[in-house]
Amino acid sequence: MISQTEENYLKAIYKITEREGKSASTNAISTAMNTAAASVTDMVKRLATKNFVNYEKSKGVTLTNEGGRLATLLIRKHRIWEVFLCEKLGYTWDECHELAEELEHIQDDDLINRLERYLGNPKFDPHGDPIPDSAGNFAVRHQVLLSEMRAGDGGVVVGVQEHSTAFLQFLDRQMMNLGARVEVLEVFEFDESMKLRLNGESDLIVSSRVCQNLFLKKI
Amino acid sequence: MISQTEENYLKAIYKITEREGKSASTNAISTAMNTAAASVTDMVKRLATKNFVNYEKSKGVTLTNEGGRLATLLIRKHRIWEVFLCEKLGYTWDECHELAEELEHIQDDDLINRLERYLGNPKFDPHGDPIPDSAGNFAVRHQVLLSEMRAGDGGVVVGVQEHSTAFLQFLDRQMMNLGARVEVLEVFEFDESMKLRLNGESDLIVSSRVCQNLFLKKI
DNA sequence: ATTCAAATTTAGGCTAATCTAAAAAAATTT
DNA sequence: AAATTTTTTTAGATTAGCCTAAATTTGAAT
Repeated sequence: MISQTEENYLKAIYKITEREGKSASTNAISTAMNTAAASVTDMVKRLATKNFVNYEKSKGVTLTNEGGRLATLLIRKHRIWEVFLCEKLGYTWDECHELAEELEHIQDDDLINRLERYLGNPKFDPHGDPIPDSAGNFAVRHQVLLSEMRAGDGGVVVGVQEHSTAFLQFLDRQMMNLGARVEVLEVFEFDESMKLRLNGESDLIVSSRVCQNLFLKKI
Repeated sequence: MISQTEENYLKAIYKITEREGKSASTNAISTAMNTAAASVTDMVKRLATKNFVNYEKSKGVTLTNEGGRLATLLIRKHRIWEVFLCEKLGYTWDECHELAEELEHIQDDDLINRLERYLGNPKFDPHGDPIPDSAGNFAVRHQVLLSEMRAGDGGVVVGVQEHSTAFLQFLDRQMMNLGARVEVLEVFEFDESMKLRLNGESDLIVSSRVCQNLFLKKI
């Protein structure tokens, strides 16, 4: 049996090792989990005896196969619950995250598979992040930066790279919300700004700063 | 903040006091929770300092208004989740109980209200038990036990008194689900068994044990 | 290479929730 | 009313998960 706390550590370690491309340090984990470094050392030892992580004193931590499997399952649960909360219960993308953090710990082998089927086997969560299948395989991410697109390409807004309030408010004002349909009409080479058509209705020009921080799902 | 364990104690105390019509004894709680009596004494003291229960040494426990409110909210959550699991995910009425025991502890006031609305504001769970509204009021169910009916009477199955898996599975097998139409053809005095007609189709004989645990709405 | 700072671990303690064994209180039987 | 049984509480431990403070290890800078 694995506790909710242990699960959260595995998830944190997974994210850190993915992001950094190397083993997770005690400090990095303690920052991510918002706990004292000493507590992390304790927990990491416990996880090692359970064979969820590889641990050598002062050498950082990596997930074992089993630890990785569990972390991926958690991500799977999290993202499927997010789809449910957004699509069926009308939560917004920022609201659903916190709730999914709780729901992902529900222990039942079949529940998440049934929920997935009920939702029509979605491949991506409301932020455009891929949902791993029950074997732990991630779908290919159909997410590109707007700046990587060419004139004539089209896509749907699925997320942002920069999370600043200013940027999000700007997007709101331009009606470039999640789900907005974008067509690239023209790319201006001299400053890398773009002319876009939004939802087949209105045209606007956005700066390269915008293009480099907006994720689209190509269509 | 209230822990999952504390919530489970409150629910157990609620059920015991409802059933017995008096304060819950340490022993009764320890049986219901499957924990040592000494652990119950500890927990009950803790719940008393939080003003969730009224407790006097060796005098049993009752819920305070706040404790009762929390227990009722848990029952509300439990039953709404059961409706979701049965209706949307296809769990049977004996399977959904255990999972709902976990889901009822998800902490978010709005979630359960949204889920309720999503499910079309059901008034009863899959076992026919009433779902309290957000103010804690239970719907009244116009029901009689099958054993109280006479030959010639008819009714619709609306609930069970006994919630054991064995009984629920038995009912499933006999096709006596919620909503099944029942006509009493004959009452056998010698062992209080009954001959019934189900949905105007098939006849069967059920024991007094069944008759004393099945709720019908008379028609 | 030595020193200093940062990261990590150890040591010792705390709380929630559990246990067993023993003591005390309450209820029941004789 | 006294004795016995049952129930409840106390006492003392245990485990998970956390903390702070101190010691140690690692690594970077001089």
